[in-house]
Amino acid sequence: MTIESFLTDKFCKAIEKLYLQTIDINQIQIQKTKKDFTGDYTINVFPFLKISKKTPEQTASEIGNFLKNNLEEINSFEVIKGFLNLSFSDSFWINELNKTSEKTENTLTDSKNILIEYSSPNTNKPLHLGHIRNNLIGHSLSEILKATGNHVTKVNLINDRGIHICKSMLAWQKWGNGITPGKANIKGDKLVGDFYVLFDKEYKKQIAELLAKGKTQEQAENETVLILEVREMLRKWEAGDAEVRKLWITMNNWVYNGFEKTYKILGITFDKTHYESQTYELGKKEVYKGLEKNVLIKKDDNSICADLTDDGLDEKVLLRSDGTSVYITQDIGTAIMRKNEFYADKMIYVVGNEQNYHFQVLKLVLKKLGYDWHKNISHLSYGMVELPQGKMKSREGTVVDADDLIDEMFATAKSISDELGKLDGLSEVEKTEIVKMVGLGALKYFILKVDPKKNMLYNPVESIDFNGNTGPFIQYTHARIKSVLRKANEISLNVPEKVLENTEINETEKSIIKLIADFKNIISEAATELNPALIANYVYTLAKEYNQFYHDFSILKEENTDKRNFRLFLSSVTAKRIKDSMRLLGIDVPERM
RNA sequence: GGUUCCGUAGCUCAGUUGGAUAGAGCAACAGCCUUCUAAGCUGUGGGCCGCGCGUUCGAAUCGCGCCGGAAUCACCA
Repeated sequence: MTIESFLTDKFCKAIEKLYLQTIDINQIQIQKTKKDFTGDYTINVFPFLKISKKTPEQTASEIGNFLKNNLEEINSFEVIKGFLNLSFSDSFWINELNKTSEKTENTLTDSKNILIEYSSPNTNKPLHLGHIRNNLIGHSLSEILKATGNHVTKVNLINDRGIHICKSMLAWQKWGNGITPGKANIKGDKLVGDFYVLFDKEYKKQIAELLAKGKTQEQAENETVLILEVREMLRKWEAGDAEVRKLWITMNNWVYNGFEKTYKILGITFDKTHYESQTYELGKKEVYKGLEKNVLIKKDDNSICADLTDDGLDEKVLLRSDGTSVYITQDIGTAIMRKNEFYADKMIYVVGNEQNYHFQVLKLVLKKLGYDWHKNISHLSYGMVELPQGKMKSREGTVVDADDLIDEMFATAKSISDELGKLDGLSEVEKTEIVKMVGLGALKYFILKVDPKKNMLYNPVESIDFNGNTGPFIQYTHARIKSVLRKANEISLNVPEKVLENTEINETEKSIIKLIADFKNIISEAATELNPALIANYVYTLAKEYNQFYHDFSILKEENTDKRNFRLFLSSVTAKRIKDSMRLLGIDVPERM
């Protein structure tokens, strides 16, 4: 039971006793008391004045007195206007801290079968900062949902077919001279991406030529040699042409090898990988079935559409007039395949907010096709990462490349470490490990601390900070605590498993305990809201509070044994909380830094 | 133009089931290392919470209308 529900219950009973009336527990607003006031929890008595028929102050005082007299946990209270500020006893809080040693600490409640899709790259270009955000959110959410007891399956859906991939392939055929990632000594995704850009460059040239000959923009775009060739290539691909398929497999594998390296360094993993090329045919079948059931319509030009006008949307094409599939066709197939394969209670798609409309349509189409479970699909629509000059555009070269950014983080972490001399005396292997941990910590925290739903800004000139509200700050706090605990061990001071309830504690220590006791609430909130930023904000607050404590009070030199034991225990639990929180964000914490 | 989302300190972000005096970090300035890691701690300045009207005892938070920005409205993915 949480402290809040405990208080709600007692408050209800107090009202019943005092005013002989029952109330709806939803009327009770409990919140943590603000820092400027004395108290731990605050209850607003305004809603109950009609029942008490007294002033706010009188009502709050009466209830406060009742609670204080009837609950040993409550020590004192203060009334300011309609606010009843309740203070719990120190021993209550120490007891809360002691509970962290108990096994029941990790009791989990949810047990849904959740499938989460994230990453979902195209195989025609390397990963950039936007993909990093996607991957980090997906990974973190998976961890958070697991932490609340769910069974989670992490799935990557690779967009491995379509005209955009043919563009890279065609460019390679024409101008590649048989180059491979090995010969060029670059990552495969980079090489393929270069050819994609090259195609676009040459394509634009040809458009310009046609425009000069007096064609309209639309004509020019559709009549260049390149676009005709690439469409022919796509047609061959769909027809299973051996040569095209072979090149397709080769180039896609180059890309996968490149992605693999980036995923590995970021610590991103999947339980299952799906490929669009393997699901679009199932999607097609479903569309035909829908046509037979008369829930879809066939237009005069033979294209098949869903009429969504009743839901306030337009008609949506599901199969082209030539019978080939569009993007949403495979998503229909994929969803159905997943539902059948994983018996998912819930399917979460971590996909950018630019696809909000797509998911609205997808759900409605599945509904039309008779799949009741369409309501178990949720689109975690995350915001774009923008640059000071606006959106990243791969064709204009304004993308922040994932690998480059990661390397930059490592370099910065290294130069700061060298400058501070913090890692002197460690082996090169250890140094490298810590530098990578800190560099990644900075990057991951920078991204995850922002509400996923919101667009965020990355300024390459300012880059990512290592001081203040940052990953390294939190990692540093962990390393600091570990350092104290090592020193304690050296002088044979053991961290106790529990501490005495009557130990005298100060306000800073109490604040830390309150944060520690709040951990579970935060995790379940993050799980329901699908929001890792809540964990990030939590762990930052905890680290900040601990640093103040660390600065203001001595641990090892405290002469009172009970206090010293308490502080050692508090430090140890804080380190554990920091580590656990950061793990939920996919961030490792070092023992020293 | 329709739909959806966003607008909080110079900058990046918290805070929203309506509650007390709106918080952090960065940047600026001023302090704190003979004492457990200064990637730290303390302090100063900085705000018509986009604008207006409404609902309410009470609005950054809810409603309506403006203004500004983004995404989307493809037989692209």
